[in-house]
Amino acid sequence: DYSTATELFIRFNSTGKSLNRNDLISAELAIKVENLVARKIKPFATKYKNFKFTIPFLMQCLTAVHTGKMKFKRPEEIWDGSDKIKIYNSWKNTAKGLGRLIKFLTGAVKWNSDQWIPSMNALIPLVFILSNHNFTNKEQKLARKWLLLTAVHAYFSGSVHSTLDTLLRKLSKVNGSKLNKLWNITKKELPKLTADNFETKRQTGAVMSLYISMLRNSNAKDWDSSKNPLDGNVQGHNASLEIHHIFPKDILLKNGYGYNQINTFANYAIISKDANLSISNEMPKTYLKRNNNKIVIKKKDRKVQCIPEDIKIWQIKKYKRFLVERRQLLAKRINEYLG
DNA sequence: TCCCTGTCTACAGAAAAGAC
DNA sequence: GTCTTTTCTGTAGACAGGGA
Repeated sequence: DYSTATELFIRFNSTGKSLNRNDLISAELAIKVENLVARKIKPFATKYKNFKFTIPFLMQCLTAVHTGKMKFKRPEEIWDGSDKIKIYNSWKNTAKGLGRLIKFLTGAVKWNSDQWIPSMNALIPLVFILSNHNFTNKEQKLARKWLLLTAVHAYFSGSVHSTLDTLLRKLSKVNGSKLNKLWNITKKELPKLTADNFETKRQTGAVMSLYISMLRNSNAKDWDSSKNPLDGNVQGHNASLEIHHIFPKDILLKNGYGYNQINTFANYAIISKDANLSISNEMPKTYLKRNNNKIVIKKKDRKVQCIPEDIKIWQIKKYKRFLVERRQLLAKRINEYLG
């Protein structure tokens, strides 16, 4: 009866973790199609070694593919009027879309693990498109641009469900290229990057993920004599990649600069631990031009990491000027990369 | 011995997710 | 669309591994 049901509800919700929307969708699905969640969806969460998915994320992808929408009055509405076979087919297409997504992320975007994904929500429209169409070469570049710009501009924050719902409903109506449609309806809010976008101090997140993608796509090489690629796949003694401060922290501190100026994206470069240790607290004015057994930084290597070529600003007195010029270079290079 | 990086922790603030 | 809650990230300072 109602009183028992209510009491159960209150006890569950007060003593344990309260159920959210995705738990309810999942529960509804488990009742509607037995074994799909347990035998297909849960194992898929750990199918790819470097890309772990959560069940709520997979449920949202399935919801998007199955209905072309994201907002519902009642969770059970998602599966209303669908038989088991139809839902199974939707999952099959979702899994196909996710597989293509991994290929896109590791191939075109050059993210070798999920650590670089700034927002999982941005992946949902891509899975929706990929569930019944694979990207052409040209589309891969547009999808990459869209994904990286949505991250930097924080397109998916706030009311994500409403945003996704609006996008999915519009995409569902399109017969031709859904990706072109996605770009056209969002491009106003995804302008080209400016130097201001690189004022961040964060070492992880949207801007770093974008920088990593650009570096790897440009075949960036390490700054030590090994000249290994900076793709994150080199293993071994001191091979791990580190965030190098182009102007050393120690010297900047001694010269009166605060942490806000020291830890800023324009002072970061990505190199191996080995190269970083070799440089230690040396000033860019000497090590950037060095070419000996240990450190070999050719003009090409500096260019990839957007280091301004004007030697005059590689000294402590010109640090602020260096930051301004590198931010401009970063914006220019990355806009070129995105196309 | 110096200084680079990382780790750890509590805390504050930023960003993302959720609620209305 | 706006406000609130949750989660994530950077900070400081001590310590460790490692190159010079």
